[in-house]
Amino acid sequence: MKHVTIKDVAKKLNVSISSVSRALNNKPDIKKETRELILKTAEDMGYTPNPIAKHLSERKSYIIGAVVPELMSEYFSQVVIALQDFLSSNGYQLIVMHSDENPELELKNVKTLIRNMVDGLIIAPVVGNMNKSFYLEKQKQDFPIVFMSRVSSSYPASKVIFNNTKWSFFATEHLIRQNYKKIYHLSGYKGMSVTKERVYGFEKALKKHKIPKERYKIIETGLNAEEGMEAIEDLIFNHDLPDAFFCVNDMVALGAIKKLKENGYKVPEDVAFIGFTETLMAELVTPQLSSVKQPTYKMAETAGKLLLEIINDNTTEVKTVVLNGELNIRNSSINPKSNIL
Amino acid sequence: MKHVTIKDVAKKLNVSISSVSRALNNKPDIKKETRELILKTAEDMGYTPNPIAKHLSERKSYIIGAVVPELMSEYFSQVVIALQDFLSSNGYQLIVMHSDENPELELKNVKTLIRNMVDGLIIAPVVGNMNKSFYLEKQKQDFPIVFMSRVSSSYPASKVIFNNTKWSFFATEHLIRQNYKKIYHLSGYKGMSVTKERVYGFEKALKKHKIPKERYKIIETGLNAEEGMEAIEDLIFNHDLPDAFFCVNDMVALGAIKKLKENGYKVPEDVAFIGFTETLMAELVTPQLSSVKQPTYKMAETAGKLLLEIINDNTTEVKTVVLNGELNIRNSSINPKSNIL
DNA sequence: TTGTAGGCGTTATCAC
DNA sequence: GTGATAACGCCTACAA
Repeated sequence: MKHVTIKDVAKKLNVSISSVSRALNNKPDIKKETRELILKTAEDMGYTPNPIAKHLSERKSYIIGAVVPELMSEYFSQVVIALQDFLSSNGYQLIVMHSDENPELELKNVKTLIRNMVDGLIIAPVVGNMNKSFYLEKQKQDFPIVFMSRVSSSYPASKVIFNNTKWSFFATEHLIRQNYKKIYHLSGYKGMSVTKERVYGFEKALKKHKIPKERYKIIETGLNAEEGMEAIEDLIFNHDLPDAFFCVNDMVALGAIKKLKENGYKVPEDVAFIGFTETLMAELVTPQLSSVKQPTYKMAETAGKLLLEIINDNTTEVKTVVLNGELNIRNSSINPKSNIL
Repeated sequence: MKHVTIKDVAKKLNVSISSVSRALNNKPDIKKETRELILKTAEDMGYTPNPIAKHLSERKSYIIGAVVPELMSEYFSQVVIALQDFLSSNGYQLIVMHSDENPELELKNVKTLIRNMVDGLIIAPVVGNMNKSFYLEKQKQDFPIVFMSRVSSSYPASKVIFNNTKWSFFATEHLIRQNYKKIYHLSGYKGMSVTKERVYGFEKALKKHKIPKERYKIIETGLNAEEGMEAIEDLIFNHDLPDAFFCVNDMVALGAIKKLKENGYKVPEDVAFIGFTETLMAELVTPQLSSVKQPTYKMAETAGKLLLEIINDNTTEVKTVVLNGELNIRNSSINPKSNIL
């Protein structure tokens, strides 16, 4: 029942505590035989180190704090779970808090985490990254922070982000190549860096293929299915439906598709769709939803690695990792009228 | 930068460390004025307690371990996130591991967690609860364990479970009342307690309404969409389709629906569906999927509460909490041919 | 009511 | 090579 400590091992062998500690930590200044004897008896006695004591002694909590905007979506919940996984297999623990897209709550959470002596922070900031100045201050004080996902490539801090522009370009170009003539983009919140980047990729593809202004539109939405539905309602009301949509995420796409179906439209015959940040749902709906898959595990693992590097190697070097995804074409964006095979 | 400690506060006020400790912990044996003075200066100096030192001194890690069978599904990822949330707002942390439905891995994880000195465990065991004897042993040693979700109501330990029988009964009865004549159940793995309970509720409803054996069937499946699809393939091949399915979960239902649609069947006109353990998807697919909603936050919160009670009050009383859900009827199980309004 | 001293389990800095 | 000993920050008898 009671945990055996190095003291117990020391007593049993009539050696000092320090020798046991040395043996256990593979320190050089100890005789081979004593080390092996100590290791063996420690093993036999069922000794396991007490992490808390270690942490106190090392003045490290081995706890990482993470703040994400929300935890309802498949994306962030998977990222967080992956982060847990990565950190715990590296001897760290994770405390997650979510800011509910609210900058004040985000700041409060970050402060709580710092108060709880986390060794570092991983942050996916809310729309607009409102707490920038606080973070810059902390970074200046050499507090380890890594940003994730919701931050632009120019942001002056270590970060891991997704190449939104590139993949939004590909997604849009795919629609163009499918011969869709009028393409609308349901964009998410204007203030979000990811929105800006995806809009940029969208426009870049249109420009490349010389699509005139009358043939595309960017419509600001939220990030949930309801907001996809609302956008469609408006467009139907205004008799302004395109023949293809590129959506900021799968939820918005699915909401939009649902509303169109309810109104008697067919997907992709009447209106085609491509989503983003692929969810499990993409393959289960009819028609299957084309989407851009983002690597959740990779995102978490990279952010974790960057942070642990900062913590352990005491680097101040700012590193930016840009992740790639994959474009998964499914039936929702295949033009039956197109000649392309 | 450097954290201020009780020592610093004590030095500043020329009082002893113990007085500061007493004041901070609202102990009785201290003069009001000194307490207030101490509290005020501590506040002013920006003192925050070092949890690690506290934990070491109290011989408690304030860490809870959780082992769940998987983390890919919406259900368990939400439960785990809710657990995190509940525990951290009660001063505890959570380490989650998943067993991938593998009993050996489950045991290994549990042992790892115990070695890391968690104060207690929350376990959703794999199919068949293969590590029962190990857990019973631990419980006998007064190690705090609470079970969750994957365990039968007779299991001799504190637990929080869902009333599968009851809600499977309701789901089935709903199909019967919709005048569906032939009803099949895609059941999940036979060995799972939840499967058994849901099968029991299914049969109970059939019995109550005197449905003869020829008009129902129980088909063992897995828990994923693929397995729902496979089941349907077999049934189509054997020309053995019922007019309604009750499925062990939404994923199986969605897979099955997809396969049926691909083969030209209409839902619910040709075949009706009701799922279980409702997911976000239920409202987004066409037709919307009827399902039984299970409370994820409540499940986590209750399990957390039970465990903290055991840890803090040193109760040995075995408590079982049975949670209820709600039956959400949507279009996938509304019989257009039925006369019921 | 307050202070002293020892302990929680480790690590690390000294001597020897 | 090895063993005392202090320190990490906090709690708690016990003594004053």
